[in-house]
Order: sequence, then structure tokens, then C-alpha cells
Amino acid sequence: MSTTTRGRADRRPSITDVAKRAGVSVGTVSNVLNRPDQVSDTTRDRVLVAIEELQFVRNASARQLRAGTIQTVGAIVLDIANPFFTEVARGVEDRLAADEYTLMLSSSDEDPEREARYLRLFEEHGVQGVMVTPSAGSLDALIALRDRGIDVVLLDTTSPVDDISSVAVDDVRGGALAVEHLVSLGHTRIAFINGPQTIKQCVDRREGVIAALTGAGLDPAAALVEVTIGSLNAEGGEDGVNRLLAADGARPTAMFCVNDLTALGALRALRAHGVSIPDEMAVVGYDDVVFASMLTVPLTSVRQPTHQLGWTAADLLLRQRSEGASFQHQRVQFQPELVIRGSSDPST
Amino acid sequence: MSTTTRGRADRRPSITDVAKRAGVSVGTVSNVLNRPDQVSDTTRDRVLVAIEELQFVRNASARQLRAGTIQTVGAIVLDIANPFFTEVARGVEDRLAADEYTLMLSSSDEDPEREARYLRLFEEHGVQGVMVTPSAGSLDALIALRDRGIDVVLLDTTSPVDDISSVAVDDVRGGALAVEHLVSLGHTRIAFINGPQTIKQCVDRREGVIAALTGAGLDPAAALVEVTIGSLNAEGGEDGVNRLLAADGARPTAMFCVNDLTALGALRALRAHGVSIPDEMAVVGYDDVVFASMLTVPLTSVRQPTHQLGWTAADLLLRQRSEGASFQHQRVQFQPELVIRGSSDPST
DNA sequence: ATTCGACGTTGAAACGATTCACGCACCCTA
DNA sequence: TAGGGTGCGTGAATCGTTTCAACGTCGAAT
Repeated sequence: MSTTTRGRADRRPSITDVAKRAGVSVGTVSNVLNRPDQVSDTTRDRVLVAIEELQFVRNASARQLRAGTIQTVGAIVLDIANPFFTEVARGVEDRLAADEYTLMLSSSDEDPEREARYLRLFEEHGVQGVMVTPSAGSLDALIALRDRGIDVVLLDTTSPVDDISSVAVDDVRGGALAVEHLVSLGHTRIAFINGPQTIKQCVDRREGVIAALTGAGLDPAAALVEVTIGSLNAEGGEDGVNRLLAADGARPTAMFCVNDLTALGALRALRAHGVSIPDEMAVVGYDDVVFASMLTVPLTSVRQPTHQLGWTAADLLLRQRSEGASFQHQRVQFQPELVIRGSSDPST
Repeated sequence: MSTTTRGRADRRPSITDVAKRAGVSVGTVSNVLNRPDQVSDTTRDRVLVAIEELQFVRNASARQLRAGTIQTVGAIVLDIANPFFTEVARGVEDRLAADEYTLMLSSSDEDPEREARYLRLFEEHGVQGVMVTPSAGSLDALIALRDRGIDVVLLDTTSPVDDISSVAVDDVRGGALAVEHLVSLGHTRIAFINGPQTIKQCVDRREGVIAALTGAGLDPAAALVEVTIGSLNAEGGEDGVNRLLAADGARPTAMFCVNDLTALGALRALRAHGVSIPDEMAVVGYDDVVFASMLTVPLTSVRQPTHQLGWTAADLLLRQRSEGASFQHQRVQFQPELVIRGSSDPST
């Protein structure tokens, strides 16, 4: 009775149970599973029937314990809810699928502790490699990881060391593009809603911003109003604008947001404050996400090759694996592109 | 030399290596790791030093093989790139964190095969339970999974059976809300950009649509123009509109899109065709995603309690685990809410 | 008739962590 | 001083799979 009507399995059937039921050895069952052509038809059928009857499901832990490793890599992005990163992840998956690798995907939410936790989790699970958008200070941990035999590729950031590959978009150039554009429209007082300097993208885009201002003969100290926000999402953008508008001093006439999600929140807050766009405030975002062109005021943004970014990172990782010591580490860098729309330029 | 300067580990150090180096038995190392207070201070320190020196990292497979199970559950959503589902996932994570469970998250991309593959992968990895937004026909597999001891909670769909719990939002009501609104604005010819009937949400929302039309004394056969699209994203929405506008017959004056991503694509295509909104075409979406209120024409949409949906699903799953046989299966259903904006109502 | 290879199958060793019954040393108490 | 705890540590068994040397059997070749 307990075998026929059990509501809940007492124990998962193992390969041994299958072997007993089919009247063969465990080795044969394993062969049926992994090298079916080395088993005679009749035996194979008998085993398959037993597998079906027992509803046998392989135990991945045992499998992997024996094998030592699995066809899996991990990826840690800054924010899984950001369309930019989901598109990158899609690129990663597409490349991995070709080599029948699977992906463990996690979001650090810009928190170094979460990043470290996931890194450890991935390692404990025996991934062959990781793609990471690292927070500040995690480089040493990544180098140590690499030394322990887990390949590392930096994602959306340029590698500071020669023996770790990276795939990035030129963020300095992107930041410059945005601000050069605003300056060319005549703005001389520009707000920059930026994330913490623990995030490399924020540092680089800021560098581009400063360079563009200086290059245009403006003094950053006077022309730039920096607002630092805690998280790079819509809430952060709203928060940034609220603080900006509450501050004393001349209100900027233009604003560069570190990404489109932030810009979305900023636009929402600006609207709530009755600030008209682009007349009273020109706004530029970053990423050119799917909805940027469709907003009340279509958002000027810096476009990046998202899918290609992810695809290339995965490609480097897999090639590093297969080529071994002969692999040449490299820093791949793509160029961003400014897409001008109504949020900055009234003539469009 | 090979031990000091090895660039790449020959083999991951095991608990045995640590034990040897520290001059203790493996049992003691395990105790240091799992019950540190049962080990004397000096021994513990010695072991910790060895762990540090060898850069020892636990092997999750071995650990889990012995333990039999892990504090992990899986979730399969229809589309990870849809903000609706990322918000749901966030709710799931928040509840799981309280019980120190981890989440394996995957996207089926509305493909039953992908769903089945991930389900199997989760099972092989020994998850304790799964939350699934199922495709049509996968119920039997889910019941079988439950019978094999893996708890199942249906996510964003109402359970068709008594002994599997579910957490959903009333999609029939949601569909009705959308169309009642359009009818109240005087529309008598309404397009419905819907996904395939293999997706329960699409079936339910359609049922609500039909009910609303009938309730208003309209004949669905005449009043409703259905367009079925392959995937519920922006591309699908664009495709749907293109096909709608290319078709013969009187053009509808209103349109209900099965979700906001689809609506976004639809709006893009409508704009490309020079159709003005809401004058020539009123548009209603579904989900009220973060950018809905910020679009060129703010999108009327049906709002759902996303975070709560995920949180509750995870809560049911964990309680099912802990309460065992005494657990009462339940169908939780939340109510949707219509948010009226400019894409349907010119007066807003 | 013997040898040989091919084929199919076997069974035990290994993977690395956890667990638990047991042993040892020590101190406290009667 | 014997008896009984207590506190630490040990080491073998165990989880389920894969792998591989070894074995029997059969047919073909010599």
C-alpha cells in the first residue's frame, strides 16, 4: 500500500533502485543514461522501463561530485530589473547555448556583500567561470578566484589587470558624448545625477563629464552640480531630483542621469515639480532602454550594444576555457552612441 | 615550486587536505565548519588557519549529496525581461530571505519545453519546491513533481486542482475592467492584442473581455477584433498592430493589449502609422509597469499587486514545507485595479 | 581446435562532506 | 579510589553517480 498510494516519496529512487528493478548492475544503468549505444537494445529497454516506472530523476549533486565540474558559468549583474542588464544576459545566454552551458544569473543590487556572497555560492557549486560587473574593491577576490581555477571575465567594465579579460563600452566617451551634447545646446550649468563612486561606470562617466566640460572651456567646479544617489533606479532618480530642487543656488538648466531608469524617475519628479522639459531642464539618460523613445518627452540617451556585450563576454569566457594557457587575455571595448531626442533638444 | 607558484589549482582543496594540514581529523574540520562551539579554541584556530592558507571552499555537491536536500527553491516565470515578473521575483526573494532560502530563477519565455527543461534541472538539483507560472498542459508534470516530494505553488495563475496552492490576480476581472472602461467611453469596436491560448492569463483576460462586451449588450463576434501574437513583448505588440492595420474591414477605435510591454510596442507601431492616441485609437495595457505613467501618452493600465504576489507565493511554499501534512492548500486571489490615463481617456 | 577481438555487462573504487557511535583524558564527587 | 560525567576528538559509514579494469560469451579467423 505504501508504495502504490504514497502521497509523498519516502526517498528519491536512485540508480541502484533502477538497477535492482531492471535486474542489471548500476554500471549498466549509468551506461543507458550516458552511453546508450554501448548497451544492447533489450537491456536498454528494460532499464528505460524501470526508470519510467520509478520516475527516476538523476541526482545532480552525486553526478557533479563524481565529475568534479559542470557545464555551468555564473553571471552577476548590478541590477536584474534594469532592462540594460536583461538584454546583456540574453546575449550571454545565446552564446552559452551554443556550447550547451547553463547560466546561473544573479543580481548584486550594487551591494559588494551580495556580490561576494553570490561569488562564493557559485564557487561552492563548482561553476567553471564567472562574468561579473564588479563593485569597487572586489578585484582581489576575483583574482584569487581566478587563481583557484575559475575563469573570470569582467562585464561592462574595463579590466585593470592584464591577465583578466573584460568586455566594456567606453563609459568615459559616453559621459562625454552626453555632456558635449548639452554644452552644444548652450547649457553652462549642468546637473549630474550619479551613483556612488564605488561603481566603475559612475566613475568613468563622471570622468567623461568633467573632460567634456573642461574641453568646452567650462570650469567643472562652477558648471557641474553633482547629486549622488544610493541606487541606480527610478527611486534613486526621483530622490536625486528632489534633493537637487531643494538645494540653494542657481538651478541647472540641464541634467545628465547615469542611466535611463534613473532618468525615468528624474522625469517623474521633475514633472511633479512642474518643471518643463526640455525648456526649463534638458535631460539626457544612458542605455537607451526599450521605452526611452516612447516617453512623454522622448529621452535623449547614450546607446550601448547590450546583446553584443553579453555575447562577447560569454565568448571570451568559453574560449578561455577551451584554449587554456594559450589564451590571450584581452580588453574588448565597444563605442557608445548618442541618440538625440526631445528631452534635450526641442527641435527634434 | 608547483605548490607555491601554481597559477591555477591542480585540484580544489578538500576537507581532507585541510584536516591533514591542521593535523586533525576530517570530522573536526566539519565541526569547525558546522558546530564551531563544539570545538576547543586552539583546535578551531588551527583549522581556520589551514582553511585560510589553502583557500578552502566547501564543495556544495558533496555537502548536498550527503544532506539529501538544500534550502533552495526554484521559480519559473514567463519572461524575466518583463518588469512585472522582476517585481514578482523581488517579492519572492524577500520572503525567502527571511527563512534563509535561496532562489533559482529562470524564464520559460512562454515555451513549454523550456519550462519542462528547467523543471527537470531544478529537480535534479534537489530543490525543495518550485513556483511556476505554467504553460498549458504542464499541470500533469507538476502534479507528478509534487508526488515526488517537491512542493509546488502556482504563480500568477489559479490552481485547477484542490491539492496544489496558487497565488493569482483575478485576470477575468482585469480583462473585464479594461473593456468595461473602453465601452463606457463609447467604443463599440475593440481590438484585443492577445497572446496564445496556451497561456492561462491570456485565456482569462479574454474571458473577461467577452463578459464585459456581452454585459454591455454588445455582440463579441462583431465588436471584438482579436489579434493573436507569438510573444508577449514589445515586438509582439508591434507585430500585432501591423497586422491589425493591414487587415480589411472597419478599423477598431480602441485596443486592449494583454500587457504593458505589448502595449509599448503597439504604441510604437501606431505612432509609426500616424494613428493618434486616444482620438483615433484608445489604448489600454495591463500590469501598470514602472514606465506606464511616463509614456508620450500615459498608458491606461490594469494594476496588480506584484510584490505581494511573489511574497505570498513564497510564503505558501515555505509554510507548506514546514507544516507538512496539516497544511491547507489554498487559492489566494488578489484583485486588480484599473488606472485610467491619457491613452484611453482624453479628459485625463 | 585454438586464438583473438568485439561486445555487453559487472562490481568496486572514487568524488567530498556530514554524521554518529565511540574512545580518551580529565575532573568532580561519594 | 572507584564511579560517573563532561568535553573533545576520531574515523568509518554513508549519500548517488561515474568510471574503468576485468570478465564471460560468442563468432570469426587462423
